[in-house]
Amino acid sequence: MSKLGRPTNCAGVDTCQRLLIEARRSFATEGFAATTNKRLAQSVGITTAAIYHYFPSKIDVYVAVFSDVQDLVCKTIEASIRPDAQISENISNMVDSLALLTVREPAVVAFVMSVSSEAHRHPEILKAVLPVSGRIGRILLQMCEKAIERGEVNSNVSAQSLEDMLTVILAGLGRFNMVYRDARRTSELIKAMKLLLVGEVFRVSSNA
Amino acid sequence: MSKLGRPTNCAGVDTCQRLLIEARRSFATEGFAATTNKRLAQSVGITTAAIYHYFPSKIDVYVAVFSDVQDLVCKTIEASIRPDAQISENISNMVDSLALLTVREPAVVAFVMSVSSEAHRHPEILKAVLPVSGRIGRILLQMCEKAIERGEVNSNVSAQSLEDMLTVILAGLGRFNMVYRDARRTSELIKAMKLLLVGEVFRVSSNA
Amino acid sequence: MSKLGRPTNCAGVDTCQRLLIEARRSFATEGFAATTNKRLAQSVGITTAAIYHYFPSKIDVYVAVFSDVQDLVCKTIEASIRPDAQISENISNMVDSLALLTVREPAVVAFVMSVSSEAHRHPEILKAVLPVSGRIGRILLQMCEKAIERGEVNSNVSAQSLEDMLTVILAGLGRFNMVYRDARRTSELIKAMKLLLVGEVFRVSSNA
Amino acid sequence: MSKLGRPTNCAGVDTCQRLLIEARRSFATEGFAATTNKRLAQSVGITTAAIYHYFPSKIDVYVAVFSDVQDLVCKTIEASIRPDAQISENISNMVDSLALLTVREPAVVAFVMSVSSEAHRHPEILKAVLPVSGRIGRILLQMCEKAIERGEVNSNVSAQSLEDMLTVILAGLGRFNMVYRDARRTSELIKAMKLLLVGEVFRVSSNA
DNA sequence: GATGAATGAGCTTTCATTCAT
DNA sequence: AATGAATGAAAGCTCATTCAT
Repeated sequence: MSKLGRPTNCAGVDTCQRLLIEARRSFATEGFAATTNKRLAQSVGITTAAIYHYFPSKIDVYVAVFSDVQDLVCKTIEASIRPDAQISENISNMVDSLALLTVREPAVVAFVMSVSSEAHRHPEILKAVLPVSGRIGRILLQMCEKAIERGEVNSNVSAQSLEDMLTVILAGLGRFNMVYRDARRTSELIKAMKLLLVGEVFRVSSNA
Repeated sequence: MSKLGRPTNCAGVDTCQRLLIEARRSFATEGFAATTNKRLAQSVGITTAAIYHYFPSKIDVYVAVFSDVQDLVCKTIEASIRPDAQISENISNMVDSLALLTVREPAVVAFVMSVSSEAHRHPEILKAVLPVSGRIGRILLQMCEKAIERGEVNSNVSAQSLEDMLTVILAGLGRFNMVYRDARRTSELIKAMKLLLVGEVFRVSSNA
Repeated sequence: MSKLGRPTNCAGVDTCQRLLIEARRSFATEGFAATTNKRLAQSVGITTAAIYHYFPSKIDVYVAVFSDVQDLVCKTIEASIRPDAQISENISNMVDSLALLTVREPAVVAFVMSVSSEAHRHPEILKAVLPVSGRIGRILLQMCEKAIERGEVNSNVSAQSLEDMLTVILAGLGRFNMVYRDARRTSELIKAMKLLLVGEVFRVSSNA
Repeated sequence: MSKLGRPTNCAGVDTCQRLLIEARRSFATEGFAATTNKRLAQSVGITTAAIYHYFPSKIDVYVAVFSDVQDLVCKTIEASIRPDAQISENISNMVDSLALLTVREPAVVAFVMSVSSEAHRHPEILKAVLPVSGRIGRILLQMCEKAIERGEVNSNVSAQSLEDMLTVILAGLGRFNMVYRDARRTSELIKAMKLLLVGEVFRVSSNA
């Protein structure tokens, strides 16, 4: 339906930027369907018709936001890991970075969390988002493969499973942060999760 | 003036049940907003007006579904844990039970996963659902407290954090199951998650 | 569409009566359109379907109420006037009687006041009510004609105009009672109206 | 996907005015409830959605009409009375002006007459209309008070009662004009009413 | 005598979108 | 670059009415 991403030559750059920021926030918190052009326009201080000056349709606004957000998250993740570091250390840093991002840019994380269900609900989103999605997964998978090569991981666990495990934990944490917005509780939780990763949470009784 | 009114053939009793089942499925997969009375009615084989014979509003249909689903999930969880068993064993069983439930009744799990965001999006849902929610959390918390009393848990981890950790893992798994509907991948993932719980995934090198 | 008036052989006489009373009240205060079968039935303690046991349609309920009410008002008016009394005395008594009726049976007067506009709004009501309406007018006209015969009235005023004048005053008073439900204010007003009838309100200055 | 949106030919500016005129007429003759957005829009030559471009809800259309109409009636009344004239003369002129208005703008008078019952039927109308209502009453009351100061009125009649009396007569006349749309009959009636005001209708026999 | 289940029509309102200016 | 006026479609909901039981 469109050239992906932000329109290249938008003169009112400022307006366009504000539109994207507001759309990100609204798509993330209200959802795609509940985000109406009217409210979006009002928040930015323009009319609904003006939106169509920048994007050919509501879907295209969504896709543009998606590109921005994916970029940001990928960069955050990439900046938090070192190829030559141990995976447990990398995971620990990733969790911290993403937790920080959740605090600084709640809309970004919330948006990412919502993409999969929105894509399922609105086929046009799926179609538009599919070709550019999966970047985050690829980063994680690469990291897992390296760790396995280096023998840092139980050999019964495949790279795929390991990546899935990370996905589960990161997604679970993301969801948690959005549902309970409680900094102290979150930081305690993260401490516990790190203990879990190094196997120091449960003391299995010897007679088990 | 003459063809209106009740049709000659109308099944009768279980319409309400079919309505609830169909609503559960649709609320879970399409979301509250995208579930229209019309499609709902068509799926059940009635008209939109007939819905209002059973429920005073769309929100009330949602709340009724919520009650049913919460009941089912709570019973499933409760049936999978034994008060006197070790927590690691209980968690393991819970994960299996919920994975099974996801396969047998995908709509139930999907619905539960979606409640929090729907509640955030639609204040009326929040208002209606709040007073009866939190049952699952209480069950988990109780289990965690018992485990701590028995000394099965690292003393640096509070009951609250432990419960949050379980929430994160279960929610993450639930989400995973919904996004990637792949039985083999899921079963491998669950195996890996169980290894994680007993601290046997990562081999932290001693020189770290 | 129907045999006018109350159905002759309604077994649940009690229910039917309560239905008519409640309908009178609701038609009068809420209006025909805003009076729904559902609320009507609820007020009487039956289901909407049961209404159709007594009356073939909503319009027929209205017509039945109309018959009852017209009867009551006509009897009240007739009881308040004496053929051989002076018209000014008769008017005075009529005003008092109707004021009393307004207090005792507000719904009756309110209903009468609303008939004309309802008839205009709903052609079916007009059609059903027209043939039996006009009774009140005929009573007033007769009274006016007698007064003129007896020379009690300024000869520049026709019987028709006199009747219209009475209609205006009675309707205006009825409306007033319904809008401002204030007994003291009403009784003062009626006193003033009686003074008006005998020409003792305004003192026209002689130099006019 | 392509024929939607604004049509090529659309008149533009005065749509709102035409909407208000048509709404006034329909609210007055059909009533608020019976005036549907659809018919209203059709009369004006637009779609129902376009109404919401000008007013946020049906109630707001009503309130806008009310403002307009109240203005017009107040101006008409004020233009027909002179502060220094005798009250009987002012009343006479008022009656004539309003009768003329009824002929020229039947919808205006009909609307005014209906406001009180509509307000009673629809609480939202009451809430919206209350703060700006009562202007007409204040004008009448002021006139009555002045007349009493000047000694033009029987001292047994309070200003309030006098105002109520005028209200009754004017409302009764307004109603009459709407029910029987008959110019000749109305003009005769008005003549008779004027005689009534100067006490020249009934000849009370001295031996009574 | 009365109910429960159901209907078709219609209501107010919202939405994404269009297009002349 | 942006607006105001307008649209077709569709949503949630209500209503008078029907009919088997």
